[in-house]
Amino acid sequence: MEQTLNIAKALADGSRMRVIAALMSRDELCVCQITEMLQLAPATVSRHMTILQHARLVQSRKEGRWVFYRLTAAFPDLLYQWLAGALADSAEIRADRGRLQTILACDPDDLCRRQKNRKSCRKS
Amino acid sequence: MEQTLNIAKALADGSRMRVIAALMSRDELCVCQITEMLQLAPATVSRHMTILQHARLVQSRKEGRWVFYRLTAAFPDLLYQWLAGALADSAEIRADRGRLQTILACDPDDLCRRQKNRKSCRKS
DNA sequence: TGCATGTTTCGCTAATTGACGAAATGATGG
DNA sequence: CCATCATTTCGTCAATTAGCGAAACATGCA
Repeated sequence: MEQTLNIAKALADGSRMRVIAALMSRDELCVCQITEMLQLAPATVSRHMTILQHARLVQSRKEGRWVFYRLTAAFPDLLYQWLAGALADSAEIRADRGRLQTILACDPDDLCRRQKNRKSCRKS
Repeated sequence: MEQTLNIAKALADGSRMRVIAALMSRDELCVCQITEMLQLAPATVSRHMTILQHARLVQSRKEGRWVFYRLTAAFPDLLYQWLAGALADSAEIRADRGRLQTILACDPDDLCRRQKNRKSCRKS
């Protein structure tokens, strides 16, 4: 039960569920992009990603200074399908998807600079 | 997302996950039987069942002094299947199933008296 | 009606968890 | 090396939550 419970706990938070939903439509996201999407402190996002990773729902890949996260191949298929259906008509998730499109249009370099200037990147 | 999150939160607790697993093998259980299985105070069990009910995972039926709980018809099918598979080889869940067999062999009347005598019912 | 009994609600305490800032880590590029 | 920058770890605080006992509620029975 331990592992199943870890998965349920990992999903039992709005921010983490939004991340999972985002990774279901965009197969890879950088920490700074997730941070921008959630509008949380980087430290908080890092903590959330660690919890998701410990539940084996996501895995990380390092590229230079950036860390990219994606869903694991071990992501339970039936769970994935349930989430896909249950979150399909969620306004929040749809809004995130829209915002992600804008976020992904920015240079990662520019995007990450947002934390200093405290402003979002502008479209394209 | 709200409702999906409620479900995840409802499952994000060991006791509540054990109840769901139990209701997947025995389609109806009385509060006193669940209390016996979990070895928790009746007040605590009641609270857990309210949370599961609010997530629309279980529903209650009153019969005399007893309240029976069962999974709802609206229980998401894919979620059910994932849980069934994921919990199939859980030692704790199997142990609960074994203990339930003993519990269900008792008269509900006798069973509920356990709280006063502080002893379990003996087999058949 | 009055009592016994199963369940729920209430009030409280202890443990868990999400959030942040500051400092540590690790990699890039002068 | 040294400075910079993205990310993580650590320490702390506030909010949430599981647990219990006591009291309230509801049902069945004498």
